[in-house]
Amino acid sequence: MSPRSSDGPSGGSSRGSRASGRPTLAELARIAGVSPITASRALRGVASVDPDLARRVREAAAALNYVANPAARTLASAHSDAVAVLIPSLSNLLFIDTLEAIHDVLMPRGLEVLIGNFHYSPEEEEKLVRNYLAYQPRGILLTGLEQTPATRSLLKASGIPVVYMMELSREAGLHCVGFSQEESGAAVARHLLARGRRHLAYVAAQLDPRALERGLGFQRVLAAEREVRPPVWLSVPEPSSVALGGELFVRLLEAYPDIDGIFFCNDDLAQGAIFEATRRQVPIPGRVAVVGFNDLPLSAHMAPRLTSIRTPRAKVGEAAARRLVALMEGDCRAEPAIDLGFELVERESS
Amino acid sequence: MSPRSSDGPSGGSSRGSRASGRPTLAELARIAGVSPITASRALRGVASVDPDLARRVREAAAALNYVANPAARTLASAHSDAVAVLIPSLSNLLFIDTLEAIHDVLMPRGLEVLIGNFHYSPEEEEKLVRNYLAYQPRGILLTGLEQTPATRSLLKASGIPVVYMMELSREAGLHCVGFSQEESGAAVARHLLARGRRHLAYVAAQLDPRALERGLGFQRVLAAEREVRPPVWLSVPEPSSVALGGELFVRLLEAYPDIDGIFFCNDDLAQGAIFEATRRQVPIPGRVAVVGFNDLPLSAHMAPRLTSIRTPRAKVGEAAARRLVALMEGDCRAEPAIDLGFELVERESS
DNA sequence: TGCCGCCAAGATAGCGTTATCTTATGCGCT
DNA sequence: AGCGCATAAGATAACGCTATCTTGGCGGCA
Repeated sequence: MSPRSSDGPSGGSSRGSRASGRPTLAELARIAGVSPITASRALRGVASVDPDLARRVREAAAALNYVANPAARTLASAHSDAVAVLIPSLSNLLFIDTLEAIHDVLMPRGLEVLIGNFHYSPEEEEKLVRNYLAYQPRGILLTGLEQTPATRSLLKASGIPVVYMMELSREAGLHCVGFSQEESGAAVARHLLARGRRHLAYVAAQLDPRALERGLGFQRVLAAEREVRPPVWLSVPEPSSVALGGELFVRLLEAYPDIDGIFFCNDDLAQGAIFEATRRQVPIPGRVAVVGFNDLPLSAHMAPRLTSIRTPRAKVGEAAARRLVALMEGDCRAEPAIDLGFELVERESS
Repeated sequence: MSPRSSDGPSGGSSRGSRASGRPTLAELARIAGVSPITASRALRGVASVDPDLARRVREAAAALNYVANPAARTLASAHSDAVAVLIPSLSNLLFIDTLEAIHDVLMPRGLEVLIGNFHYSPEEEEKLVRNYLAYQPRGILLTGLEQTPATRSLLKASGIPVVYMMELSREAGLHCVGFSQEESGAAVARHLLARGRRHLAYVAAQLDPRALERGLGFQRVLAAEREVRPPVWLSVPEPSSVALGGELFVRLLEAYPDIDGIFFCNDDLAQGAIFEATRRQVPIPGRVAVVGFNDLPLSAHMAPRLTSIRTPRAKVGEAAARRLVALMEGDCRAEPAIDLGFELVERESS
């Protein structure tokens, strides 16, 4: 017998008197009149349990408001019901839309969503991956393809399904859901050229890998045109904001008075530029055309309405989560890369 | 001995061959040359461990990239390192700011943040609380004061610290961080009266408890004025959006042509109204004054700039998280209610 | 010099589940 | 009618950590 603890009147074990007060599987099983393992099987719906017993277990569970202890479950089964999602920023509306879609897919399936913010730093991402791996998640969703080698090998070693969001990889077997950032930049360039613009600029704040890709796509198309000079490239390290967009707009036009078309790396900057232009009575698109990226809700309502690239950010979250679920269930026949495309929404600002 | 498993060459136990590949505390302890329990104590910094042993343990942990298994830790200690945060909506920018501030306080302390979205439904909130309680969190952050009785008693029975955000309760001992929604509505009313407006309206979408409070505060102040009639109250069930704000603005002015001041329950609606007014050449504030709520980043940049109530949403998150940490550490001498106030930012739209 | 108390380190036994093995039960087949 | 096999339920032993109890060693005091 245990060296301590004669079974007291309360039947308590030696260990802190079950402070939680929640029923255990053993109690549930006793009430349902079955063994704990049968109760466990019944609740999980695994293996074949007599339908009558299963019903009794479910009824007892409902009566007791029984909820399994996830820690015990994870420890015993060597995997949790969590999915880790790493995003580079919480303050960027863009990722919130994605996050919400992910939630909507995963939570109804009883999966917990662990959110990590790596602030655009691959090193921080690595640290987060290391930590989340300790939770033995069922799957991981990552944003972008800029992982450190250590992150990649950690993930590979873990054997846990991973889906990459927002970019498309040419690497074989990498499950990714997104669209071509490079192509979207190219599309903007073609649009501005078609509108007769010849002196173009790319403006970005806190250049992340995807914004860079877009800028490169923009550049590529312009480089192919004989009578068009390469775009002015203005990029600052501060975080993006509406106010900053206005500032950069002014700074750019002062430095390069002949600019007649600007591609901002996101809508926040572009909106700020339009507000500032309105204030200074710079005609848009008369004097200069403005194009944003993301198509935030407000962009369609401004004056002038903002031309932008509509990104499928909610769809990315949904498709990535669905793919992850499929992988978790061992169902991975589908094409690894899912290209959700983008749409250039032409409005008054260009 | 165990009925199965002669200790094989790999030293493996019978159970699935340690698929995770991560080192256990026992391995770490062996390498550091101490007992597992000493390693555990050294890493947690509890009890007194010889500094030399502690150093050896830490070095071994670093060398192995050891990360403790949270499930085992939770199971053994009867509490996790998680904090549950329940918010009514993920798509509302407002709560994102709060959430980010919470993250910034809790994650550096090694606390995991579990996010639950209860979609403004107390029943769903109850379900989430029940589920999250199973995780044995160290603390819980709730939004608003509209819990079901069952939720309240679950929380009380759990003994886990709870902090309520966004509203102030007069209930004794309830830790809450926020500001007076009712007062903020009253402040808007006083502002519009001071500007000479006499025919006022309150416009809301998807009226949540806090928006209702604001409307009531608005009403209260107007009711106290002899020569002012009660405000027109326009409230629709659809979710709030910029486009809806424009629609409601038009609908309101058509039905009540003498309205000269509108308090929108949030900035999204107010922004939509201003855009629509600009489009229809309705002078603002000449024809009608517009006031929003939340002071979203864009409101300061529009034309006309939007008068709004600046809410301390990030500060609420930060203060609530800090208070929760204090409670978790048994330090609860402070005043339970923290009023962070609000600020009426007067701009061109009123 | 001997006894006691105190403190650091270790031994032990779970925490509440589930994986695995074992046992009982029944059924088809020869 | 007997045998083996499939199936369902239970017994057992972990999962990896920490709470608790136990032990050993040391210093202080009489």
